[in-house]
Order: sequence, then C-alpha cells, then structure tokens
Amino acid sequence: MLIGELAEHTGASIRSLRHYENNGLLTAGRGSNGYREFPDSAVQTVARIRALLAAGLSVTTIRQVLPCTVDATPRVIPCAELSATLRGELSRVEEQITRLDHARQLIAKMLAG
DNA sequence: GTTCTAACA
DNA sequence: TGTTAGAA
Repeated sequence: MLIGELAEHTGASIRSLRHYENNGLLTAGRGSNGYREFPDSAVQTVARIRALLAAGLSVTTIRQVLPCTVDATPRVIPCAELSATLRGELSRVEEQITRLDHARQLIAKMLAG
C-alpha cells in the first residue's frame, strides 16, 4: 500500500512513516513512479513501533528491540542483549523520575512557603 | 490528486 | 515532527 494509506490505517503521519523507513524501522519497495510501496504487514509493524516509542525508546533502540516483539504489547522474545538494553532504558527512566521528584518537592515548598 | 526530497520565519 | 517549496 502507498504511504498515504498506511498513514490512514495506522494514525501515524506520513512524515513519521518516512522517518521510520529512513531509519530502517520499516521496509518499503519502490513503484515505477518512485512511490514507496509498503506490505500490508507494515500496519502491524507501525503499531509495534508506536508502542515502543510510547516507552520513550529512541529510534536506534527500537531498531534493536523491534525484531524481538511479538505484537504491540510489552511482550518480547528474549533476544541476545535485549535484556541489558531494556535494563539500561529502565534506569534512564528511573533517573528522570528522580529528577522530576526533586523538581516537584522544590515547587511544592515554594508554594508552601 | 498523491508522493518525493530537502530544508527551516 | 510539522510544514513548505518545487518537481514528477
């Protein structure tokens, strides 16, 4: 299907889909007119990509994790080094939570005080 | 009308 | 990521 159709079926913008393809997250052929041609399976792939994006993963990390997914759920197949990568992402998110908690306390004190 | 690439008041 | 320009 063409990029416009894939965009409609997934809710992702055409801009985003081109970005995913440029970064190897999606595979697309080219028609004689130069238009990208996506397989129907791309709809499912985009759903998985968006799920990983929602977890705050970078395109680079997603490129590694995507092939280990089974669907758009948090369920993944134990691929090599996947566990280490995810642990890294987890600690990154926990650090952000720590920073935000400090900011929260400071702001709360300002209001209290 | 739809997509492509490249670039940013 | 959006948007836009110019071309196919």
